[in-house]
Order: sequence, then structure tokens, then C-alpha cells
Amino acid sequence: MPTQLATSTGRAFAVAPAVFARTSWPNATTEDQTDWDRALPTPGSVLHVARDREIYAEGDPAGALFRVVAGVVRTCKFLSDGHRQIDAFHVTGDVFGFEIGAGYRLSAEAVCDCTLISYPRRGLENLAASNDALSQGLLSYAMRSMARAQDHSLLLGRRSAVAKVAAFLMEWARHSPGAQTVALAMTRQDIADYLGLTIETVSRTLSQLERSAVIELSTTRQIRFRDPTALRQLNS
Amino acid sequence: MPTQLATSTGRAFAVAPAVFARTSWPNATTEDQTDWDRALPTPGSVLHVARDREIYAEGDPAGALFRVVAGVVRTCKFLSDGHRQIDAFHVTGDVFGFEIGAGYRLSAEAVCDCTLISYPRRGLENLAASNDALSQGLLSYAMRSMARAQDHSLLLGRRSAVAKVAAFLMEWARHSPGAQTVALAMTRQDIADYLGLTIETVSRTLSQLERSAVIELSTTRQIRFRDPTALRQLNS
DNA sequence: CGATTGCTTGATACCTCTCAACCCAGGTGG
DNA sequence: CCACCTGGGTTGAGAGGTATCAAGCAATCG
Repeated sequence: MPTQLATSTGRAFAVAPAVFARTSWPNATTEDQTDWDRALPTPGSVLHVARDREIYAEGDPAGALFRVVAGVVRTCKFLSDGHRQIDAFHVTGDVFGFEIGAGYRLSAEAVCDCTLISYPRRGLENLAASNDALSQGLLSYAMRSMARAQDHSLLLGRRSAVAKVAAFLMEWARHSPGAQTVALAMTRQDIADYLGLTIETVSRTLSQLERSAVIELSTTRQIRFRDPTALRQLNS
Repeated sequence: MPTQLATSTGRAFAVAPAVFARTSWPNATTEDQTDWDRALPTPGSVLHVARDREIYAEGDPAGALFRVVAGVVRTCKFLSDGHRQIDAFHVTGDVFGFEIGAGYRLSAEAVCDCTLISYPRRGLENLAASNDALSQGLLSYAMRSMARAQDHSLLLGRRSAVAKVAAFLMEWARHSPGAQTVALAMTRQDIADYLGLTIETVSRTLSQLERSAVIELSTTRQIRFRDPTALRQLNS
């Protein structure tokens, strides 16, 4: 059934102090980050987006790219049958919304209250022409996004629900490395739309993993890894 | 069940006259192609690869990128459970095998007898530093690959077998635009591994489409579109 | 306190996988 | 020339996994 997208009431929200420190990118080499970091012009404008609000829609003129300062953003597509496919979750430090064409190819929405910096595209393009580090950064961003999308394809094709959920948990766990317990920022619906499952199957699978003592759901959004090895094996 | 990869006998094959003319890229704007075209150094070395032979394997040092002159190439990954996920089919004019990291992230194999040009990576990197058109081309290549991978994810998540097969047929039909009938270069197994289905389901779905007079299978590899509109709607 | 939202759980249906048999074309060798 | 073999493809019967529909629970919010 069509994902009931809340596109919630437009309540403004109290802004947490903006954190400008970057955490590491899951798949990036340190050099890439550094280049990219130095290259992006700091005078971007800060903006705050409330949970479930749209940042941009598929097809909108792609006027800027964004970096996540705090919170989580999802990029997704909506199918004609009402289904939603989430392409990626973007966490603190991630960049999203860079386009070559005229319009955004995906929609972007706030998973939770977010703080972002937007970099106008025009300024960027001028900069990139003269700034080697920046154009290198853009290239490596594109390649990294490609790799991520390919890995996602791998995840979606011919894998059982447990395998998908296990893979998702491990992927998400990397965002808080070393921690025994991770906090999910997203709803079950988000997870389902990311994995190509239904909300019920996600819920059932998590329950099943808890019954088999692989994870523990302290709350519905707090997951403790009791048997990481088993989780890794499920990912086969 | 594990995809039985033939990795066929090492027979050399009679080489068709190399065609250096490029056909158009499915999703590329003309400008992109032109830039890229001009920028790539023509003194690449031509090579021929027989059907089902490996061009490179996942993890191999990424020493070169390739352009398809004739034939079809598949890039894919092999999972620990023996399954194969095909990421993309590359046709005449397509470039594949460009990497940022040290190794290839996917394997590449010849779907049919192929003619390729390989461009050594080192030469390319030197060139890109001084050649704006080339680095632009690389960037747009990366972005296009990313878009393709994302579309593929969309295809794999939560779509019925008919929808997948219909989408595949339409995608493949774009390679020979305007033609009423298209020739499939790949086996049912290839299609299955691309769509995240089994060979039987692919076969059954094609039969079903033929029974409902949407397509006609002149031979198993020759498909005639009898009702393109219906096909488009199935893709919902 | 009732309403809403996110989540869980159950029963059932449906779709695709699995296993198996069979077909067909092409090649090979007696 | 024909028998045989092989690889690719089709088709059938049954099993299994996930979707669907439905009900209920808990926390949050007004």
C-alpha cells in the first residue's frame, strides 16, 4: 500500500546548537574527505528542517547541494503505484543533492529534525573550474554515491528479509562505531522502503532477531547488538 | 542455486572488423558525449574478448578503463552464497571500469564476443589533471553511472516479475531505437541475475507476455514488440 | 482523557522459488 | 546420415516466504 507520507504540519522546531564538526564518512578514505572539506566554500547558508518536511522534490530545479550538520535525511523516489523507494539515508557530514542535470533526480526529506548547510550550485561550479581539490572532491563524491547505489542494488536483489534487515542494521551501526547500542532515527516504514519490504515484515523480522537473542530492542528505536557475529553471518 | 558460470574454454575467436563509430549513450546528453569523446586519448589498445570470458575480476588492481567498440559486457558481483548480481550491461560506446580506489569494485565479463579499447589509468590521470574536458567527462560518467545504479535499485525493490521484465525489455529496446524487434545478447540467466529473479521466472514471464500478445518471441533471443503501450503500463 | 501515530502480531493469500522433467537446436563423431 | 550429447530454454507441481488485511497495543499529544 502507498506509503502514508505524513508531510507533517509545518511546525517550526527549536534548533539544537549547530554542530559544525564533521564525523567520518562511512566509505570514504581520509584524503578524500580532507580535500572535499577544504574545497567546499564555507559561506553556505544554514537551514533547519523539521521532521518529515521536504527539502526538495524530484524534478525541482537543482539549485543547491546540501551538507548534513545534524540529523538524518532520506533521498527517495515515489512510484506511480504510490510506493516509495528510499535510496539512501544521509547522516552528519554527508553531502547530498549534487546534480549534473537541471533537476533533482530524487526527493529529499528530513527523517528527523535536521540542520543543513546549502551551497548554491552556481557558486560551486565557478569554484570547481579553478579549484582542483573541489572538482576532485565532486568526482569522488559521485563515485562514492555510485558505489553506494550499487551496494544497495546488491542488497535489494534476491535476499531474504532477515538478510536485508541484518545488512541494514550493520550498515547503520557503522554510523556510531564501537557502540553496543544504536539509535534508529527512522521509522519502520522508512526501513521497509529502504529495503524493499513491508513495514510488517520489518517488524516481524526484528522481533524474530530479538527472540533468537541476536539483538535486543530496549525501545523500538534503540537496538542493542547481543550477537554481532550471528548478525554478520545472516548477512551472507 | 549458484549461477553456473561457464567461464568457457579459452577459444580465440575470429574478429569482426572493429567498428570505431560510437552509437549514442542511452541517457547521455549530446554535449557530455562530445566532451568525453574528444577528451579520451585515442591511442588506447584494442582487445578482443570471447563470450563468457572474464575481462577483470572484483578486487583486481584497476589498471585501465574500457570502452566497448562492439559486443556487450556485463559488470557484476558474486555473493558468498553463489548468487550473481549483474549491475549493468554495457553496449557499444559505453565506458566501464573507471575506479577511484585501487581495485575494481565489480567483475566484468563478455556477454558475447566483444571488441574493447582499454585506456591505461595512469595516462588518464595525468591527462585529467590538465584537461578540463576529460575531467568533466569523468565526472559526468560517474554521475550517469550513479543515476543508473539508483534506477536499478528502484527496479529491484518491491516490483513484480512482470514489472521487472517489462522494464528490462524497454530499457534494452532503447539500445536499438525505433526498431520493432530487438535482439537479446544475453541468456535468460543473465536477465535473471540482472533483475533479481530466477531463470524460470524470467522464462515464465516472457511466455506469459507472449500469450497476452504483448511481445512475440520470433526466436528465444529475438523479441518483437506487439503492444508497446501495454509494456509501458506494466512497468508502473 | 480520547485521539493519533508508530509498532506488533495473527491469519490468509499470493507470488516466486525450488525441484524436476522435458524440449529444442547445434555440434560431434561413428 | 543418424545417434548422441550438450547447453539453453520451457513448463509443471509443490513448497515457502512475504504481502495483505485486520486487530490490538503502547506512547505521545492535545
